[in-house]
Amino acid sequence: MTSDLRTGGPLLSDTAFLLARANANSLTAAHAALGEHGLRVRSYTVLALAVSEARLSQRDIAEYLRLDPSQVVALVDDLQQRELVAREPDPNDRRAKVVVATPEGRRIHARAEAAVAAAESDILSVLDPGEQTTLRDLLFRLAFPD
Amino acid sequence: MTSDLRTGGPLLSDTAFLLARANANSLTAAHAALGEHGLRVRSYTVLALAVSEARLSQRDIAEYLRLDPSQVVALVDDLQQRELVAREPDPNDRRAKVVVATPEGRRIHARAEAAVAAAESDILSVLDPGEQTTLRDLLFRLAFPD
DNA sequence: TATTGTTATACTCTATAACTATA
DNA sequence: TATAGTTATAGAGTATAACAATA
Repeated sequence: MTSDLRTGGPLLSDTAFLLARANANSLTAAHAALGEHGLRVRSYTVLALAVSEARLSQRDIAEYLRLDPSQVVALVDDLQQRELVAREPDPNDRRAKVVVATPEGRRIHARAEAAVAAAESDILSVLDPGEQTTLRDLLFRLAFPD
Repeated sequence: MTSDLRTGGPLLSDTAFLLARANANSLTAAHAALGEHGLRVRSYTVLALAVSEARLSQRDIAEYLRLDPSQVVALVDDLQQRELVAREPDPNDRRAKVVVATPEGRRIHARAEAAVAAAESDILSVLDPGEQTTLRDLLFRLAFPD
């Protein structure tokens, strides 16, 4: 770049722009870390919810990940074909299907989680530990503003 | 959702996930604000750079916005057809094209910028002014880690 | 009537490779 | 040899509407 735009350049006072660019950096690192585990960010997050004890329906997953329910169908289809998750009937609502991880899904997730954590740690290393905690708190409030 | 996942739910300690979700909220608000101005987030940011005094080439814009140069071609094509920006030759490098806003481009940008600022202010209203400043500082360092 | 999962469709975004003209 | 812009293409992500089964 001709001049150094990092001091006073356009859009730099725009939090939304900084958020988008920081997220792009984060996504690139996460995809690189997940590639060798056969996952993408989307499928990794769905798998992570399936591993949790929350027993979420596809609708819950869609809301939590801010995805359209029809996208969750495709993501779960893929993970189910690879036998990493299963659809279980919800005894309280016969319309709903609870997405749970298989033992193999848990194994893949454990390895992928470690890789993602390492990549995230690397990305966040430009901040000291206290700043990392502050950032997580502030982002949580923007992520779940209700 | 069945239980309240906001306390101790899966992925909540994952800064990358919170960053992605906060960014999704921000993008939705920005798109809603830009719609009536005939812009999307991508075209708005390119227009904002064209309005600035930096006289950036398409390559500069690609780097700044973390886009592939071929995407910038399409974005500038669109803005140029609508006569909001023009491609000017760079006297120092005959390969490069500087992207500059037209007077109409500046007018559209000014209105769009106000709408985006209002939407951003709304999104950030869950944080107090000092927290907003802190967040911007931390995100800047993640956005431009060099 | 409203909601869950599903299918289908169209559109936007992303990633890659190749080409040309200039450096 | 390398870089700026361009074209082409395929794949991933997003948004919307409609439908059957169930609440």
